[in-house]
Amino acid sequence: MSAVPEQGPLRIGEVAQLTGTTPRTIRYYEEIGLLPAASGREPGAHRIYAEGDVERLQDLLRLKDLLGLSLEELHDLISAQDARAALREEWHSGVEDPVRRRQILEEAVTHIDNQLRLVRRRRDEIAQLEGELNAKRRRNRDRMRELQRSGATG
Amino acid sequence: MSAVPEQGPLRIGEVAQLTGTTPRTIRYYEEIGLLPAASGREPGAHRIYAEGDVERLQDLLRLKDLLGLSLEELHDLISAQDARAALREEWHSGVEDPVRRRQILEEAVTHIDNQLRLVRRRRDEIAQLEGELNAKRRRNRDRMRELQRSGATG
DNA sequence: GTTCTACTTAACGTGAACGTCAAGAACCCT
DNA sequence: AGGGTTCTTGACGTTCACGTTAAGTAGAAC
Repeated sequence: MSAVPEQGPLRIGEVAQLTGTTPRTIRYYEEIGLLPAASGREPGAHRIYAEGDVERLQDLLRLKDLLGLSLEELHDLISAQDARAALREEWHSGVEDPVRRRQILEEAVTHIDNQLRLVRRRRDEIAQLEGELNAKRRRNRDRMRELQRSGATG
Repeated sequence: MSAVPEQGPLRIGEVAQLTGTTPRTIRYYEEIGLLPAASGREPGAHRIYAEGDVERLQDLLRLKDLLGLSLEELHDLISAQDARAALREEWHSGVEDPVRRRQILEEAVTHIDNQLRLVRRRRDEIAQLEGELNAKRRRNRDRMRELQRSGATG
């Protein structure tokens, strides 16, 4: 089904490589509550991750980078990271109540919409900047052509 | 001609307000060579700025923010800030040699193209992210509709 | 010419986001 | 079961991008 090789359980170093970060960063994110702290882990035991964790971390890093968010802002944005994880859990464990399922989906959509708002704003800001740079470029090229023209006569 | 009120010579505090930064930041940028250090200034004398300086600073801040550049990267990007200032100077002081003028313009265009490359890349990354978020959103909405449908029969 | 405010330099301080040891324990392999 | 690699926690260090404070000066306003 999936094109990426499912590697099953991963350790922190592999996750770091896959996401282009470092173990320290991952631990730090967990420390500040940006990443969940697998609840059943014995103290001193290795952290273990699944493919899904990698994707979520990649999403986080991308949001942080592309939106220029601080870790705190990022935390606010994806807030209820734990709550959301719980929701996903609840969803996948197959709650039967369709009303509840609908609630979960609505939460998720709201959440996505929050991100979309920020992304669209950024998109517009970038577009604005691009437009101005293109204008500058055109002005200069016009001047160059002007030079060419007046120079050709002399 | 211009819609903005030409205020003539500005002091650091005003420039800071106009650009939404602080005097400290402006001095810091000057310190690290990101902003030019008006050469004829007596030690201890106030820094003075023109409207053009404000715009250039705004451009810098925008590039930094929207592209997520460090001050060093920003420095590299607009490198030869001094050189460029000199070019502008030379241009406005009315050098006659059209070949020289053309050189100056070509430099400027190259420079703008460098910025455009980065901006476009960013634009694409943002677009990619936006696309994925929209896809996620659609998936969830589909699931909600699915719920609706199956729920309406029970 | 004083007065008041915004500026000057210099220096030290700060928060964010990790980096970098060190000592030891967990895991994988054979 | 032993050995090598990778991890664990804890603590301290570092870099970036300024903030803050202090002591004094410049410049605008009266």
